[in-house]
Amino acid sequence: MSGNSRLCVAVHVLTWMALDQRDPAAVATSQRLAVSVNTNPVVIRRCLGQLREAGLVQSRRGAGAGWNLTRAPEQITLLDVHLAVGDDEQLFALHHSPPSGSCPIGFGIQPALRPVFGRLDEAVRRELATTTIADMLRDVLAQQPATA
Amino acid sequence: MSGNSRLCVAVHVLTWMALDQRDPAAVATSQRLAVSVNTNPVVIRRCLGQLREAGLVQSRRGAGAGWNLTRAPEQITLLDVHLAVGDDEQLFALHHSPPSGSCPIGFGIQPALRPVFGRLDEAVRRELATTTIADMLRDVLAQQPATA
DNA sequence: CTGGATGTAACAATAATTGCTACATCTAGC
DNA sequence: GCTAGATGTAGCAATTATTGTTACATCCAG
Repeated sequence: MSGNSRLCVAVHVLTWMALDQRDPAAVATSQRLAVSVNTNPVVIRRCLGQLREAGLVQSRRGAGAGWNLTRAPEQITLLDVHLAVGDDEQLFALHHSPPSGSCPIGFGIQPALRPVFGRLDEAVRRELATTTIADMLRDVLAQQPATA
Repeated sequence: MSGNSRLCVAVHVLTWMALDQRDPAAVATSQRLAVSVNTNPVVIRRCLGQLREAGLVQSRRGAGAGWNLTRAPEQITLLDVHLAVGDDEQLFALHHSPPSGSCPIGFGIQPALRPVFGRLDEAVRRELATTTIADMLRDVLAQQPATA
């Protein structure tokens, strides 16, 4: 394992829902999503819970319930997803235990590094904002093998 | 703990060495560096070992030994450091277990996601390349309290 | 030859992520 | 109302990465 796969799973789920909702009779459940993602339904519900808190999806409870996108796929960027799944911690961590304040470098390194790391985070956010779930759905469908 | 702090520690160490080597008589040892970073000398040696493999520093063994930069601080970018410390794995991970190949989304999501994640990595690398150890040293020294 | 440094293996502690079970809760439809 | 079927969520185990630490082999200036 290396980093986390929350963004990957969330994008998978949203793209799946974007395709699924083209059929008005279709119902997106955590069970069906779990089969596509190849994981446990609870993992999907955890993920969808975060997306719901961010306002990207809605859930209905009770029998025959399921999930819906609250916006058009064109209006959901990967930055929205990224922020929703709480990957918003800094990309690179500072020191675990604070460096020596009595050394010039130890004293100034964190304040000097912070804006650099901030620019890195911003670069990632800028890039994430350029892709939407609609883009993802188009690219995913373009991967399909010829049905001949 | 969240991500790793290897880049932070490596930049700290290199910036320290850049300042230290202004005094020709100074010797950079893992012990002295560990005090500034506030960690164990072995952690520093591990870090310096990666920087040496990347050709950024040299080590001398034996008594009175220590470490040297192999280039001017102006010629070491944070991208060099990033690559040296092996943080080069993808920023965001793909699925742990491969998604369902019999679902259109499961089939195409990884190929569609890969170039997106590649662009993210590239955005980070581009940003990292804009800062050098010399920049860091200047900014660190600018943080010092007035010596009045 | 010896002191002092690097080089490195091995291990413990901590934390994050993921997958899983179990169960409470809700509601459409009978 | 009841019930089937779904969400909501607590809690735990397994895996992994990171960091810190001890211990010891190795090297070399003096």
